[in-house]
Amino acid sequence: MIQAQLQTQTRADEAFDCLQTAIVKGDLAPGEKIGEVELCSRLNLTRGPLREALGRLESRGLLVRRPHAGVKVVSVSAAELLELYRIREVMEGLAARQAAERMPDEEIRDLLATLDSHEKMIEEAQGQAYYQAEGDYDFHHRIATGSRNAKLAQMLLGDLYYMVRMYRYRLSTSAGRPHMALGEHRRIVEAIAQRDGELAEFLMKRHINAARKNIEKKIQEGVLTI
Amino acid sequence: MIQAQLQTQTRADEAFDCLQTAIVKGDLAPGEKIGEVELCSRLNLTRGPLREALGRLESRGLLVRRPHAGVKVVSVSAAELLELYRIREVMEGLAARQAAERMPDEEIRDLLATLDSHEKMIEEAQGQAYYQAEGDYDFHHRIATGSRNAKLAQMLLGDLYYMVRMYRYRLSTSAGRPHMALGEHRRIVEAIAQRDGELAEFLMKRHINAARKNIEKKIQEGVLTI
DNA sequence: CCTCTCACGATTGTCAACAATTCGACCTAC
DNA sequence: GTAGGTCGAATTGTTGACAATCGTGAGAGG
Repeated sequence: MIQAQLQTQTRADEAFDCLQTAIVKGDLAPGEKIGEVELCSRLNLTRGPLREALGRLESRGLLVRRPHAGVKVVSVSAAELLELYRIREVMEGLAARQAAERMPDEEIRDLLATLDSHEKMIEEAQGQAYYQAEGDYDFHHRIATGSRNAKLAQMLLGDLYYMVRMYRYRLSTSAGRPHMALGEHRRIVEAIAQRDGELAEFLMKRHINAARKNIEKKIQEGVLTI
Repeated sequence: MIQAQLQTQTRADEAFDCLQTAIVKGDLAPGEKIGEVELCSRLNLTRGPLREALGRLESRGLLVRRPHAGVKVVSVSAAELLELYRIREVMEGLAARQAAERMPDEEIRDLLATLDSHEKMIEEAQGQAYYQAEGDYDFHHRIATGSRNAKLAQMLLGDLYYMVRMYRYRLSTSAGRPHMALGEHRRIVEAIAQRDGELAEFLMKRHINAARKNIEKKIQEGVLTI
């Protein structure tokens, strides 16, 4: 069944996913110029589908492309990372509010259970940053889809998160605010469970704002240089 | 000079722009299935660049594509249009706030002058909806770029506005709130000129919220059926 | 010694043909 | 008469070769 799903996926889609994760994980360094033929041999396909994938990646802002000059991975400054968090603040605030209005009870229960398991994992793994980052990603992912706003979810999941994760991987998952973030997550979900959209939006905005300030502080301290 | 600009533009870009405007203007009806070979003959190019353009359009959400089944123009419901306005509310609110912090004085003066000329145009043309829509588009465009937030501007100008304009054209430019919107625009710019980001954000959010409610009302009245 | 020009190489953009898959129509069976 | 299956054609996905363009290096001139 899952094979059929993969089978219907075209090779351009495959290349798109592969390159996207490669960029996010940092396997392709930002600013790195990549040749098409080299990628073709590495991904086992020809330049037709590859160019289609490159076009889609460019459209999403992960690549920059100059005609006849080649494509290179987008290189973003620290200032731009902070700008991304400003956008996240308002968009995820909206997502939280709409999730409070529309998220089914079952999904909320699931989300709470996931928070519990994440909490256990983190306590057992003693601040294993990986689980924290993964849990954080999962949480925001669910809120976005829970908003039942298709375009909003698409913009968050398809555009912003990939760029944010790109930095996350590079900065070794920022690794700040160990389980403080989890408490904030829990309160946001509680507000959603109580169908208090205004509160959920406020808490989410504050949550992301805190994360942004944390990054800002680290940059000023010189810990993070991008 | 502009020729050189066009010359460096590749044929895929050309096709992309052409199709985008065609979709926005409604020349390609939503839900319409389009064949690749027909488009090729109409745009005078081969399927290689065309497919690249189609991929980019799909990535932006203007087309939906099922493998081996062809592409069709996205068809959106009235509910989804309202969701777009919810997103615009928070994102353009942020844009207004950041514009108040960063927009150069010269740009603000220019914007004010543009508002004046638009006001004259509208009074002379007695509610020619075209100028109103054009002026509205211009206004929001300038605020987005004025925010000096590259990603925010990209998302607004590259994603949301095209979808909104798609509806605008179809609904004969909604044609509501004749120069009431212009007054709201002026007050927003005044807040930006006074560098009052909080007020600018509030006014912008209210402005878009009013537009959304106006559309919502018309839909309920049955004037607009999408 | 520096700078400008020109040509070469490499890479990208484009094209036309081949293979794979889906949609529709027709036919058969119940 | 309807439901199911099968076959064919049209459309999409993919491939490899051709043409256009840019970056780089060498060479000549100042």
